[in-house]
Amino acid sequence: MLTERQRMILNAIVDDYISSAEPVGSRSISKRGDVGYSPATIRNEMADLEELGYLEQPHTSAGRIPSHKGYRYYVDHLVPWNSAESAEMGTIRAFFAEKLNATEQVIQHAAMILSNMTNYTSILLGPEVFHTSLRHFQLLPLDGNNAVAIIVTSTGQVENRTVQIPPEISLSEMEKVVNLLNSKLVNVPLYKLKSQLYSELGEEMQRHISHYEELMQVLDKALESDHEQRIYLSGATNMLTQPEFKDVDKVKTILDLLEETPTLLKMLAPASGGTGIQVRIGTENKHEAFANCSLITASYSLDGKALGSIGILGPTRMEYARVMGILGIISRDLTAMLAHWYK
Amino acid sequence: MLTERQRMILNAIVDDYISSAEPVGSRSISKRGDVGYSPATIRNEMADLEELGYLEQPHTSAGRIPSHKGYRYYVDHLVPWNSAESAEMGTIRAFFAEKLNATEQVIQHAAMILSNMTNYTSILLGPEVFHTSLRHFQLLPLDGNNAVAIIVTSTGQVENRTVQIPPEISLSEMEKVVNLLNSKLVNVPLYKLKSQLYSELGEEMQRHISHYEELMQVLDKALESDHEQRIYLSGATNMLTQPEFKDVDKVKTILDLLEETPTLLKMLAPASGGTGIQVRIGTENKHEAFANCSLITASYSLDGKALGSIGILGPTRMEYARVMGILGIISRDLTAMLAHWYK
DNA sequence: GTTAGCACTCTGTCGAGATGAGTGCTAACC
DNA sequence: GGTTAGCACTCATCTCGACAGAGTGCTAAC
Repeated sequence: MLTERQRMILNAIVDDYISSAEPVGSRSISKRGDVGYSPATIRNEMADLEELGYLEQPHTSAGRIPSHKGYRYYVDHLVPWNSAESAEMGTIRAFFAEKLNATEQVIQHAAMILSNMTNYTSILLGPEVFHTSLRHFQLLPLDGNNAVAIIVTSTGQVENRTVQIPPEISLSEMEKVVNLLNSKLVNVPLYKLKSQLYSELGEEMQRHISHYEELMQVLDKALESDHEQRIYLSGATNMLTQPEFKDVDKVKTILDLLEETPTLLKMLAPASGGTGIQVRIGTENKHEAFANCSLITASYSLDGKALGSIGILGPTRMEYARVMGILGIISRDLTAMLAHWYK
Repeated sequence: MLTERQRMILNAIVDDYISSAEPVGSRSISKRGDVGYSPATIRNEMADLEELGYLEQPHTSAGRIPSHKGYRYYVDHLVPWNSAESAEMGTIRAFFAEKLNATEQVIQHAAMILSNMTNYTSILLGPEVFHTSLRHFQLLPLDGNNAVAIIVTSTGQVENRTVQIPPEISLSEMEKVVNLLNSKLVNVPLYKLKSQLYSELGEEMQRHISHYEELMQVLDKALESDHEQRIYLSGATNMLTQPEFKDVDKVKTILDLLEETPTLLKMLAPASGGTGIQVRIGTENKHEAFANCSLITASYSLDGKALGSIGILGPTRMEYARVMGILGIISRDLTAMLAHWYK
């Protein structure tokens, strides 16, 4: 659709604008050297590109800035791939060489590294406990009324919550049930846990145990999925360094949204379905507050199942090439690491 | 030292400035009505107060603003106490009426409530695991190499970490040790755990167990105090709404500091020593970035031992009365709740 | 098809003047 | 002697016009 020259010029404009944040004029493109035409020629092409919707003019007599469509084209066709490979590899490799002794720590640390390297905001979705399976279940009495329920998953994550135990349930009975549960439900995926609890154990328990109803309620509560996904946010304040966000009020609405877990989940969730690196530009994001932001996401997985995702949030004027490169490497390495860990 | 009239005027100025964020002039004080003097008289007193160091003038012909010393005097002698009791009690009571089933959730929720009610930033230090004691210890093999170590404290908190198990240690041996540990070290405070491990179990284990050295290393790692205190931050973006922080760069340095756990720990730590509500104004805070901020802290406790602390960070021009009231209530209620829970 | 030239447009900046809030001082008042 | 009215003075902020600069669109020449 676009001529080779138009692509070159569009590419030059996006590149320039990404690094300068100022509308770029025909003269500065001409001077760059990689497009060997005079300002006048470039002006003509720019007018065409604007008509086609790839560029915008803040006002007459200002330079052009890329439109969302322009960014989209850039990301889809012009981004110079693999550029990050050489430059940032060192930092990333160093990170993965460090021994960290919990998945959670790795993820958290990765979030920090990412935001530091990119100077944007990184959003990491912790491993989805949902798809891992039960390794061990335990109910530990604290005092007369309360007990801690502990669930260990196949990936070594530990979930816990306190539950109230009705006084009519005896300790020995509880122990019996917990043993039963461990013998029958180990290796069952967490999301199937509750249904299997009823189908596999229901009958047997009803026969052997006196306070079936009450006990079931306790277990129900203990296995309840408060297994919400954990979100790790890092470098939120990097938003403040971007010239387009010098208006405090706009930043405030964005940062406020970033404090809301559900919003973040919604933003990252659909990405975990697709494969590879996804870019959502400006209004392609659900929230209108993110109209001037782009979100680049990737996901990491275990045994082919997507476990969680990684996102980088920045202004639409974002260093797509670099970020996409880094994100690709990190998601790949994270996947590899998990695989190696729980092989 | 100050005359009654000077106190009245200082009080009026601080009050006014707190709500307006603009230097306050003699006329507006006179018009308030609670100080029954003409602007001229008030001007004279203001000049005196400035000489004494309680007030400052941004420039000639601007109104006065309180100096740090002025705020200090206000907080120490003029703050109208108990004002919050009636107004905000409802919200707080409603919060504590809600059933939440984990200490962690309560703290996290409390942070949110606090920042919402005050429109400042709230910083909560989670319960100090350090002073609670061991309830149960467990080592759960994941695969050939790794195991999850789980520590349950007397307050029902669950800590976990993955450790590597050298292949030469057998499962049955490990079980033996864990049982020994549970029988001998239950109810020992966590901070004494390691030393007691050696003094109480050292000999016995050396006799019965073959790979003493290796096993000790595993336990050492498992019991290591990664029990860092958890920090819950809420409403950090509220900083952005304050007119004194409309300069993006200053806010950035503050928000960046708030992302650093060690900084927050340092800021809140000394407060847990003292009793009651503490106010640190401007440069009384350690970091120079917080020169324009005040931090109000309180702590909550269990069995008389301070477990953690609560802080509210805002501009020096802060609603001291309200915040101190609210903080007082919350810390009291939090303490009461913990006591009731683990009575 | 490409480029030089030129008129035109729009923004950002700078300085001058106007505005207004607030002070400090003096003198009058109770 | 404490209190207040009056007045000159100061300083920040707002407004407005002029001006420079960057960039465009168009036309005509190459």
